[in-house]
Amino acid sequence: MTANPPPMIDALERRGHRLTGPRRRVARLIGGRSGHFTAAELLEEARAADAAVGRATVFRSLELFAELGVLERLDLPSGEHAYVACEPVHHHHVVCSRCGRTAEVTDLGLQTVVSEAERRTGFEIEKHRLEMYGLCPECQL
Amino acid sequence: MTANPPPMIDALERRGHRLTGPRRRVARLIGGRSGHFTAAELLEEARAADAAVGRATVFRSLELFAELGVLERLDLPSGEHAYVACEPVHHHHVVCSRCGRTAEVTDLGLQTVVSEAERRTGFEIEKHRLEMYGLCPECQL
DNA sequence: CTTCATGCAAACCCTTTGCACGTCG
DNA sequence: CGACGTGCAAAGGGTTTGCATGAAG
Repeated sequence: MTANPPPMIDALERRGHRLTGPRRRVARLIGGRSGHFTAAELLEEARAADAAVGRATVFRSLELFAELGVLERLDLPSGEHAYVACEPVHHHHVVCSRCGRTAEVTDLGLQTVVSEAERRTGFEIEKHRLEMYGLCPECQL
Repeated sequence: MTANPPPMIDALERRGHRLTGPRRRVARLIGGRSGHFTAAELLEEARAADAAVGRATVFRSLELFAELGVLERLDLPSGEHAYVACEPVHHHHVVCSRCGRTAEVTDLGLQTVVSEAERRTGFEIEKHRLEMYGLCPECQL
């Protein structure tokens, strides 16, 4: 296959953003995660890993990555905000309510559902967001 | 038809919560709304309507109503938290991105979509949440 | 009367901002 | 070198809490 530049780093380059040390560190930390995480967790982890990054920079990087489509902000049922790394295409998340692991799914046939909602309500639907919560394969054991 | 006790008040009684003045006022204010609203808006409106309720009580009431299933907390795409009054059954919301009006829809055939997601990811999905955003009939004009 | 709810203010997040300094390209 | 990014600390907004008072059942 082709060489594999880390997706976040790659996204920064492609869109003309500077490849700075702090951004690399944030990207690396995110890459090391399997599930969702909060800004606070990331900050804490950075501190612990001797990869300290200023609070403001963490928030700014998360925002930037989200804009670039390589990170998504989730709203957990608890009301907390969390982030997950993801592919920059339309998709939905399945989130494990026990361990936080996530999976992405696309093309589930949701278009039918959305059209049906339009028909019934008269709204012209522009965007939607589907989040599913449950137990991942491991946590079912 | 049958007499129509305001749904929030009714929900309080049925579950053994006290029917207090402040709760009635919050319920009345919510009832007077057509779309979603934030806690801050409600507080402001209460103040303006001489139906003042303490900040803490507003938050506590919103939380309680949400628990009772007659109110739902939404996460707008902007990241803001908002609430909408709703029926205590499983459903989804369609939110107007211009005026904030909302509509509820049920049984859109989402079960198929969820099953498909389970099949593909191996997760055991327990809950899901679908929110749709677009223009309501009036705002399309 | 007893238990539950209220109100206030302070405490607590979490997130954003202003600004001087550092650094990528 | 010049624009862009960083870090700090302070500001800001939203939400929660402790506690004494007040009302509901």
